[in-house]
Amino acid sequence: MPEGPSIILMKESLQPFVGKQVTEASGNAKFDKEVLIGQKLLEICTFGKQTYLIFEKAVIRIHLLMFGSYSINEQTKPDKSLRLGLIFSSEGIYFYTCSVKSVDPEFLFSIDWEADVMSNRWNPQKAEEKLKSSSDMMVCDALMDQNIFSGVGNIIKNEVLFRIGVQPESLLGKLPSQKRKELITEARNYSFDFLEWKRAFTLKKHWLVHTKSICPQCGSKLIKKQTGKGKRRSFYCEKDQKLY
DNA sequence: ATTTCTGTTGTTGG
DNA sequence: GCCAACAACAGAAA
Repeated sequence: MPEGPSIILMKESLQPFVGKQVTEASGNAKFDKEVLIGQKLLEICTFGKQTYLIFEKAVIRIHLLMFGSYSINEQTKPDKSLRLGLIFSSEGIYFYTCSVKSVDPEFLFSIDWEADVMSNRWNPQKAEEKLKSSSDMMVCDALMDQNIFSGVGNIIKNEVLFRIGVQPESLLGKLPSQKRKELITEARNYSFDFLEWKRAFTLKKHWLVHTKSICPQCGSKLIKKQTGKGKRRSFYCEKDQKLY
């Protein structure tokens, strides 16, 4: 489920619950769920891969991590291992295998919303400053850095780097400023393409390098390698992606 | 055909 | 600051 664009889709499907009151709360999440009962869901905010359910007197943070999932109005059986279930009169939402925490509402004010590539508050200039200040960082790590490109995950990373023709292990400091700009622009552009493809259930079809073995541009074999500090797998073409 | 193994759209805590 | 741990399930290997 979990890169930023997928979280936007989750938010969209949860939107009908905004304005409704919790009547029942269940699940093995380790916080006091009872306090939610009777509270109205005021708003849903997303920041990168995180989702904040804003209630009248509480804020719940949800992170799907790698394998998290959710469902809505589940007719079916006893929970497989429900982390959090919220019933609003007759309808409900259910979260599984994810991180769920109750956070201090004040915490929302400490978030750098301009770092979220999916947000209309996204600030490319700010991203540029952050990139400039860490010149010995590899581009693959930079894209995965949630303080710079909140919402970007491994798939987006690989596809963006192919789009702009940059080898994942390139150092930020060696990147020409034009390329640095493309990196920023495409991180956001690709994320929105991802969103629309995912919405249309055609995301995988559009992958050019991620999990692929042949370069769609020159036909040569793609390199698959764990790169950067994050040691996350990268797929790239040695001919079409330049190492700076 | 069926079972087992491998790897991962991510973060945290030690 | 780095690595191990954790999670569930699809696709690959056996």
